[in-house]
Amino acid sequence: MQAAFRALADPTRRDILTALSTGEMTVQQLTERFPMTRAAVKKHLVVLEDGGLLTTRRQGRETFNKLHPEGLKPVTDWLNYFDQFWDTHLSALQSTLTQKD
Amino acid sequence: MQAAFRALADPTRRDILTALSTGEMTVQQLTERFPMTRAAVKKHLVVLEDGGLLTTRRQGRETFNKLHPEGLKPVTDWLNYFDQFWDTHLSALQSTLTQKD
DNA sequence: TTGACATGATACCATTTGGCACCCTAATTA
DNA sequence: TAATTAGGGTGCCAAATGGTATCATGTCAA
Repeated sequence: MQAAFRALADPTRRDILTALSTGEMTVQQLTERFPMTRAAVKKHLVVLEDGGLLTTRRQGRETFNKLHPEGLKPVTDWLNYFDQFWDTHLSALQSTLTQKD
Repeated sequence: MQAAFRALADPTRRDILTALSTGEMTVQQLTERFPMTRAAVKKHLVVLEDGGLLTTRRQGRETFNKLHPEGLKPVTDWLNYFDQFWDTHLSALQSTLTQKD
């Protein structure tokens, strides 16, 4: 879980995940979309893979990087624990609004 | 949003949020629960506050730190975008399981 | 008023992080 | 076969990060 949270902490890595949501891409294709070198993009990809957020598939000399949304589950699970406090607050807000009617 | 993601990237800070889910606590009370100095805890609290994940209230010489779950919304919103890919996968899995019946 | 307590702020240190330059290997293709 | 193309890997660097130690300030209690 720590690896996933860490991977999501960088804005470039979140953008990479968004880009991959449209389909798998090679390192080269991703590099064309970001203002940095291929080596830098590659490093981000390694971090994302460590976090279980993407999988790679080698085909010839190309490596396709594919979104692995299941890797987000530990993150959402952790966050969902706090929904109860958010929901309570929402309920209180709704009560307030209702009382105004 | 970046500040919130960054705040969540550190395990100690996530533990602090969990601790605060039981109620607001002073810096001193939090320090007693973590193996580090008060200054270190304080730094984490500043990062969490920057991320909008907690609010502070000064009362006399004590500062109460309170969970601010609404600050998690930008994070969950961003993650929810990926639910469609996760859900698609789940649907496919469910179809597979159903076919087995 | 004085001493103890809770906190804030800062300086300093070791490690991690994001990025680039560079070199090497493998695969494609003229 | 030779040249080009896609990647992987490493070393280096500046900046950010997590921690500690230390000093200063405000508050409570005797």
